[in-house]
Amino acid sequence: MKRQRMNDQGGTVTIHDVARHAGVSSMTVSRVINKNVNVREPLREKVMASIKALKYTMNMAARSTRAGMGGVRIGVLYSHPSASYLNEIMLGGLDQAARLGAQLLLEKCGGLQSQKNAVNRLVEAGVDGVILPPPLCDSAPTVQMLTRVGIPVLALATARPLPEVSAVRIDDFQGALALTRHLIKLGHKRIGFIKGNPTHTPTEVRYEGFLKGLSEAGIALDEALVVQGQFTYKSGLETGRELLDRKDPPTAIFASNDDMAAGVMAVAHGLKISIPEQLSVCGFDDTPVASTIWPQLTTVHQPIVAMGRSSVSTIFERIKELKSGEPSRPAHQLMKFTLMDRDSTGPAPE
Amino acid sequence: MKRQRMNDQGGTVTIHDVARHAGVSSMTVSRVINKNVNVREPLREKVMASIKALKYTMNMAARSTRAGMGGVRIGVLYSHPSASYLNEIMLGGLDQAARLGAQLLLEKCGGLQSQKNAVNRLVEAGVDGVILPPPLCDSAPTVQMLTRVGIPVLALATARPLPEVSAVRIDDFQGALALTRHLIKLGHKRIGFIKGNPTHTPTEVRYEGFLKGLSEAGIALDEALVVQGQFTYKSGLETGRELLDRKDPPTAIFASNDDMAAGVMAVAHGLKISIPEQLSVCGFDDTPVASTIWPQLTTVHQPIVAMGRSSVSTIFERIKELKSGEPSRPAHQLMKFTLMDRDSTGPAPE
DNA sequence: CTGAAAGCGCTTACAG
DNA sequence: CTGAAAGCGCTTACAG
Repeated sequence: MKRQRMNDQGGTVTIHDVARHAGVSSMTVSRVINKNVNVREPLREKVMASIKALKYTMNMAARSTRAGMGGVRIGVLYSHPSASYLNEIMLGGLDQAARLGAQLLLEKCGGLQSQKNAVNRLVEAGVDGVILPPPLCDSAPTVQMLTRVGIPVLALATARPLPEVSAVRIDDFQGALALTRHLIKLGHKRIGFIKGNPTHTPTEVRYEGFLKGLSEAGIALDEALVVQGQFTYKSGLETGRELLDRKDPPTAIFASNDDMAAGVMAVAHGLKISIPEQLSVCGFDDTPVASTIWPQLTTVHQPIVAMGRSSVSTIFERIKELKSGEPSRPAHQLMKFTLMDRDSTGPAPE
Repeated sequence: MKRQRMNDQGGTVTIHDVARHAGVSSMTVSRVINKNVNVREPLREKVMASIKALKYTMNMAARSTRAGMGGVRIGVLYSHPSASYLNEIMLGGLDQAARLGAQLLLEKCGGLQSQKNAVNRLVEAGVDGVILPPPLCDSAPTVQMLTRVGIPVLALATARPLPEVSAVRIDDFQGALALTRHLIKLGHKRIGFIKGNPTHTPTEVRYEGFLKGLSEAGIALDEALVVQGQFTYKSGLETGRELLDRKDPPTAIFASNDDMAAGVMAVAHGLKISIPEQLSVCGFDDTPVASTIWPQLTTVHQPIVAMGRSSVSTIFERIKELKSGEPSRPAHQLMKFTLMDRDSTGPAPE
């Protein structure tokens, strides 16, 4: 009913209750909690036992006051991400923020002027750092505006990380390569490719991975099967129709993200082309739509929840270093992707 | 660059800096900040001036320690909402949480067992209250699990609020009625209706609004044009095809939410039926997909961001009352909806 | 490696 | 109506 358990007096269980229970000083408890090395094993164990017995949980607010890390505020600024993508980020991000006692502020923006306003709002709100999910992770103006006022930035899921900006991402090239190999192994030779929005860095990198997959299998690129999408459902609809209306349609379509793949599948449904018997479709990202649509989509899974979590802790560390005047460098973290082999891909038709 | 501005010593501006600047005690500053009545106008003005001059902002973490309101934690538990819907909720909710110095915890779940686990995780994490976005807002088991352990619940966007549970919502009946009137005014008489998931409360209520619209215009209900959807894109695809494959298809389709409307439009595209010339389509909710798809969707706008904000402050008040032992009753708030007349609806064809 | 003291920024409870 | 004192739960900095 209350967050912290009650002690004998009916109050919240504090570090001091634990100390009394374990027969040590509060400082020792504090050290144990903070995984400080300077505590001998027997003491540490006693303290851990008392923590369990009393069901102690730390009061983050109290820690914040003293630690100077007082209420770190981290902004999450987004423009037009995949909605579900953002949810997953927040799922991991909020969890990590709660652990660290940090506040997350969501801010939305559109065009360039709107980006400026949003940055100003964040600065006014006093954020100590900002996470930029795609596509804003690749917006040079936004990164610069923030950097110029001394706010550290983290680019989430950019495909071309900058050395001077922290980043958390997967290897888009290897992901696209793995997907292409998968299609080729299924016997597909005429593979359509739908590129994403040209201003997003994953667009080119995923395409490069696709090209690599073709060339290593000795398949010549048919440029007529490469079409320009925008990462949107609508562009999937349009380019899907373009590809499928051909007299010699491809047997497989690699859409650079799930939303476009969903658009392709809608067109195929409309044309009564059965998936995967007559056409294989794959996407990229493994957003919830991938397992919502029918048949479920073969795609590359980005560990988005974990990436959200990691983004928060990475930028938190950076903020801490900056505040305490320690030397601090942007951090770069590469996460593992997974090829999700589901029902939208199958052997190439005869 | 730092959240709080610097004082002369280069430290953070505190209540004491303001007090010194204004020539009063820190207590008076505290009273002004907290809008306590017991401060005379001249003093209050002096303090307000100093706050502005020094750009003071309160350290929420510090307040929390002493105020007993220590780090209120509010859970947001969701299962399968529209992803973008959830984003909007978080947009408003996080903003309000930051103002109040509360932590928001996002938790995701699926089936009933998974709901139990999620509730346990939230209880373990020590939440003081839980917001339930749709469809969980109508899950009796979840509400009960929470209520039983004494955690106050807020049902967000339920169509049938319970007296014993707080709620923030719009009037789904009036919304559906407004949309139906709109279609009828455009000359439509054969209107298809796609119901939503039967376990969600808005499903029936929106249908009732639709029926009311027909009856007040003296149009007889053609039950063959009422089909059962699930609020999913996929069900929009299926029911849309069902409706449009008829020899006497409707001239307008009222889908109970935007996702299903998007599905209907995809089918129409596939069938080369032009919207709105040959077919009018409308949705409900005005999630981002409504203005992303083409043509843009006529729908009922729920002020979701504001509802997220309101949910947080409403449950926060409730938590505060409960903690301080004040008498407390569930609060109910009705928000205004807006009919968004966009490009997916037009005059009925001859 | 362990602990006693002082303090983080704010508020409660007590005086005037 | 205003203020001086004590304390929230934790950590920093200083001793041993």
